[in-house]
Amino acid sequence: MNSEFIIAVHSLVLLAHRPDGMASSEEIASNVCTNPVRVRKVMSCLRKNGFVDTREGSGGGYRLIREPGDMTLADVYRALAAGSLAPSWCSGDPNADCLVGSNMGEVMNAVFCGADQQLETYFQSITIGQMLSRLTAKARA
Amino acid sequence: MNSEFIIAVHSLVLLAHRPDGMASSEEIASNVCTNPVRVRKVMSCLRKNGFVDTREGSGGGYRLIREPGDMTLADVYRALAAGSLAPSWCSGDPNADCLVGSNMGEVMNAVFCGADQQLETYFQSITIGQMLSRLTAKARA
DNA sequence: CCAACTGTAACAGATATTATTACAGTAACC
DNA sequence: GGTTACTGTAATAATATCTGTTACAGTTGG
Repeated sequence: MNSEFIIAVHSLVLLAHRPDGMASSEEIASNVCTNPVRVRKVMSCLRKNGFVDTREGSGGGYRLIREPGDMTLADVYRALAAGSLAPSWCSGDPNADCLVGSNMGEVMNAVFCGADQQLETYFQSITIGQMLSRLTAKARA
Repeated sequence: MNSEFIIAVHSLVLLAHRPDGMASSEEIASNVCTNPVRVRKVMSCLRKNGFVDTREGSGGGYRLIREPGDMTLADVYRALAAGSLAPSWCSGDPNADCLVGSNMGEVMNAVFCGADQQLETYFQSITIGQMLSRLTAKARA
């Protein structure tokens, strides 16, 4: 799994937690524990996918433009981590003179596609708003 | 995802395809397209988990000792890739003075645990025998 | 104009993955 | 008993991926 997914989710939850729904890349980076450049790269992708709005220039930053309760982790997953389940490595060789070796790559691929969908279904059941609720629940405990 | 999982599944399917259920690490490696040492490492783990039997010495190799129809990908996943979903990287800092930053690591972890279980459930529905069937189906097509 | 931002690219450093080499141990077979 | 063909495992090297850093152009508010 891509760790950009984690950064994206964390950032969105942080924005949802802010009263005005805004934060700069530096603020986010400090909260996430990474560097601003990485955050900007991820946020840039979130902007292209309609999660946030960007304001460049002084006093700028990112602003959440979707309802926390309407954004699911599946939306985020699709935006920047879909298909990341299968390893880059692939077994077998299509030109092999063996039933198993020659077709395993394709069959394994189908298995991972299914797994990816399964994951997406699971992520669909968790919203950014719920993540925030879980955090506050932890904090109260 | 761990690519050893792929090697393990491929190897088990290959063994299941052999009339006598046997193959050496070199034969398997050549079919999988990797090196024998890597195969031996994976098979060593499969042996410890009761999937195969090992015969050292001349004419030796690995032999399947479970029914292909009874082994699911979930069994293999548990044996050598469980928990591999979450990235090594973890966001936030437990000591942060922020509701979000301080608890995100734990909450995210819970999310990935759930995802892992979801995956396992999916893999439970696919047996090594079915994988072999899919391969023969592809070959006939 | 200046200060505080985002957007990117290019590079460096760290970590993880895969392959290779080496060698001890074991079993069949002559 | 020696030779051959295997497994088991450690150590190392090569490669790829991931993460952090630096640099700088573009944008906007004051």
